[in-house]
Amino acid sequence: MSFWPSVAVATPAHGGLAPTLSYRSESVLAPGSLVRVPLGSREVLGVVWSCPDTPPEGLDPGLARPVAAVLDGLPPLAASWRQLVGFAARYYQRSVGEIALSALPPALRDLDNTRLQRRLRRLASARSAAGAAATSPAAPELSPEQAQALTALAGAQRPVLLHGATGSGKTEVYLRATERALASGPTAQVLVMVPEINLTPQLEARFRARFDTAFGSGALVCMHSGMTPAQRLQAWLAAHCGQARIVLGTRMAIFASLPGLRLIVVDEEHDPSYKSQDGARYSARDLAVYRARQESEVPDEEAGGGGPDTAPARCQVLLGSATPSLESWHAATQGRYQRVDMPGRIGGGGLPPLRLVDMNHQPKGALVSPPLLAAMQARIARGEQCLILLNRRGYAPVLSCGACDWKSSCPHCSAYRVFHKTDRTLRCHHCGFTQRVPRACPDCGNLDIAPIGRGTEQLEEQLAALLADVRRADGSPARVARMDADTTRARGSLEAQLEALHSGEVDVLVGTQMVAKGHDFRRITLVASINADAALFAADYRAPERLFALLMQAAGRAGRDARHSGASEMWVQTWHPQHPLFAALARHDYPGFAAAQLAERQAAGMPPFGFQALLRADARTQQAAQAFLNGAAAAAAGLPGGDQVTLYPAVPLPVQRVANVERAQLLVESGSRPALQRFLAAWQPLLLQARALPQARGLIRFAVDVDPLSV
DNA sequence: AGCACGCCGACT
DNA sequence: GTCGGCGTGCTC
Repeated sequence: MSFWPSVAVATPAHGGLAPTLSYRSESVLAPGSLVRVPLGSREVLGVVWSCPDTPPEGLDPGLARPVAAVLDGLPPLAASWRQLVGFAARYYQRSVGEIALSALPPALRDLDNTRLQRRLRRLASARSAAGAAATSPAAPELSPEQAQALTALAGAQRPVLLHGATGSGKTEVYLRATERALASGPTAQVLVMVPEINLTPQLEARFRARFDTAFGSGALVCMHSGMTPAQRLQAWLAAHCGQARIVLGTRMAIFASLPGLRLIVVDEEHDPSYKSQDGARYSARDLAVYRARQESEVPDEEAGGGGPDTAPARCQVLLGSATPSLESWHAATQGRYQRVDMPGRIGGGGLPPLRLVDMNHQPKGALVSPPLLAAMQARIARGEQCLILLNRRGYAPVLSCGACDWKSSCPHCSAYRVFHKTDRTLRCHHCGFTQRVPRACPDCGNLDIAPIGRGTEQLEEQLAALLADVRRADGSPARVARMDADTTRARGSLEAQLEALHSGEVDVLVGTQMVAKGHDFRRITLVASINADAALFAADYRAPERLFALLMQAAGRAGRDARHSGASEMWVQTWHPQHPLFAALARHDYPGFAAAQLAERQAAGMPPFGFQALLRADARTQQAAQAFLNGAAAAAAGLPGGDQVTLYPAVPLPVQRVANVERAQLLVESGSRPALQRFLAAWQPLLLQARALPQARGLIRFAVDVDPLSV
């Protein structure tokens, strides 16, 4: 008897290929089994999606090639995992194979069966060794707010949105929620997600301190792109086989195989990093909500069927943030999510007051205004630290000739190359093209070429000069350091810089937004944002939301140490001090800010009141990109859902050309998510036809971005 | 996406 | 005379 397994393999979304490919097998294969199958001239890894005993319709049975091998010893991927992958594929307009295979560790592809068996045996023996059930180290006493949050979570049937001020002790809530979820059964698992790799080490340390004694160090694994292939394989196997009880990772971890999943924590849930910007453009936060609901719906065989309707969800999801995304906030106001507030800070300190500097009344050309400088000097003299934010790397965003109109344009992109003084280079932040700074203007030979605008390097330099005469409490000169993507690129340098800060070697830290995120700077009592105004009037309608989140988060860096918190300050230099965003910020009033933003969004039919998708095209010429998009738009007439969908004209991206590739996009909007989904599904095959148009010759690739973060 | 096949310029 | 450029097309 023959079977005809349909197998998901890593074929692209827009290849025009069937969603899964049918093969032949002499024995039945459980759905979720991992197999190796021939594909063209190579052999690839695949996931069995179904295994009918009749050949599929529309395929000549003689064409189906036999399955080459089954990876035995591995339990099949669970139905709930396949359902998650299937949903993500449908929702984000990709193939199941692409999602499924990108969720598996690449090392699994080229692992022969003997090595796999050896790894599985090692894993099994580690499990039995960790069975000793020691007591956990004493946890700190909960604040009333934390206790209340945990009580709410304990009975929650819906996603819980934990709106907690920076320093309110959200991490302790995550730890207790994890502890409780793990206690619910010997196979229970917890997924904890953070937006950035940088933030995993400190959270990992907190979780290890709490759980390693009781569960063994193998019970916690990390998943992020910074790990070696072997580490990723090991972590994936440990999670898949149930050995790992806690998985801590970045957005990719949302697709981890977790057969005992009982809790998903999404820390800093508003962070844009949860939205993937390449390949399948999924939102790990949104998928976390889907996954938790879906895990709760799967009938629980062990428990003998579903419990009463009032029982808490079997798998819960906890979204935490001091400044939730407007999507999540809106869901909470509608009652789809349950909101829990933790406004107070542990230790009772308040959030630092806001000092707005009206730059209209400051000396012209001053990067750091006199009152801010004076405040910094006073802090340094008292032995306290300052954090100064400027969201622009390098010395100056552009170099310009004083005699002709030469500017440091990138030859490959429609953007300027940034002047980096440290290594005397012009660097394109889009394509990476780097050259040494020319001694004279390349066009006219004039020696007077000057930087325009300011970046972190220049701020660091100027502050060092401005603070040269300032003495610290011990009489030594003040020290300024810089922390951005350039100074933390080398392995271990982030840790070294954080250590220098903690030990008090540094008085003033200059940095981009990366320093505002998550790091625990105990001795910083003054945080300042030098130039935040760009975001106030940006074309991107989400810019105010991001600015508010950044400034709130930055303010939270100040005075986490209760000894200093009373005297901490947040400074913002602006040309528009009357802007309502700052009024809300001064009150630390996220709810007020969110309400105002949501009212604007509702009036304009923007998310979360309307739903969007982008069709994006990369091509050799802008004309080809737009011809493809316009062809796709023309083909969309009369599609299902189309009467509820608006297509906008194709436009070039704000940075039109990157690495000699022209980019354009087309916005699709609808008041109905299901209508948008129906439309996109029906549109997909027509996109392949638009690609074949003669005017679209030169098209390199295209992609659909559902729920885009910037339009 | 890979990886083939296929048709035109600078080398042993 | 070949090696190799990447344009086009196929993969159960």
